[in-house]
Amino acid sequence: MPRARIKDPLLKLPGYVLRRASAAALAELNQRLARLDLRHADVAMLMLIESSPGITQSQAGHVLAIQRANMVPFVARLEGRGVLQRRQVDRRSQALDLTRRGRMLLVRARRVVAAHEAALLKRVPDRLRPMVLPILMALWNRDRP
Amino acid sequence: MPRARIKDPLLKLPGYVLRRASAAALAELNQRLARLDLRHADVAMLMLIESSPGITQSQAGHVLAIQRANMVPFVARLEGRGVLQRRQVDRRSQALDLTRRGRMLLVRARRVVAAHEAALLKRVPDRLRPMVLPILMALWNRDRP
DNA sequence: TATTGTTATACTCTATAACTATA
DNA sequence: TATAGTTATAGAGTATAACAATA
Repeated sequence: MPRARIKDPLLKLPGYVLRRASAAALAELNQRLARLDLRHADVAMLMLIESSPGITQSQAGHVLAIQRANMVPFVARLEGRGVLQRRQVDRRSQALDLTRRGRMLLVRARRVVAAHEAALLKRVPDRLRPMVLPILMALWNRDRP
Repeated sequence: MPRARIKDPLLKLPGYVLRRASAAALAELNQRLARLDLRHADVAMLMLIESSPGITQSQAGHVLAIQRANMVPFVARLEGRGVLQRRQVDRRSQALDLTRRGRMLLVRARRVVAAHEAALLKRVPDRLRPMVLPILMALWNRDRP
């Protein structure tokens, strides 16, 4: 039982609340995904490959904001698990595709993600809900650095 | 120059966009703070101590969601830098206060944060701007786990 | 010359377990 | 018995530099 309530002066800062909201949501999603032995980044990768079969490793890294160097062990882990396979497109590029196992796993993962996203949105009052995605996209501002 | 545009299937997911927006904003803030040799968490700590002088180390960790074990080197670094000081409140609790140097640094840091927050909000269309904080607070949902 | 994948490495952040000394 | 601080350690995630092979 907390003794004295402490005022948090950071709650007025959208940037701070953005970070805390993101961290909380991410932790929650990872917990939900744990029973599939997946992390949020794994599912993002699977969804991207399903959407763009044959996408190259570097293209995928670019979309997901994962650097080339970090893609190597990441992709290797998923390949070693048998959920994706690499295919030589030319002699330096690797095309990525889901395996049957990957597609089956993605079906289950997508349900978990959908439940998570629904839970997130449900916290927002009905009136504000349509503004969630537009506001987050605007805050992201992924063009201008 | 990108060859073929790749559709990102994750852009419809608030949770994903939340994460990307947070990561981008955080990187930007840390860049802005670099000239003061500060990280975002440092400023959060300074602002919290200024708001609640004498807050204990464990209370601060609780508010900032930093675990006790991780508070130790964190606080030690700031203390070693002379921006905060620890004071024994009883024989197990440490009260934290800003030093003069800490207060002076915070004045400058606050300006950087304010510029950052303003830049964030400016990306959001006027009509949506008043909903930013309410929506982020709702998404955070810091009560229910 | 620029790009792709790769290796190696380092740094930050976060998480866990165990210990001590206090309240 | 629960709490505050500490130590040690491990794991993510991310960042940089350099290299080979190829477009």
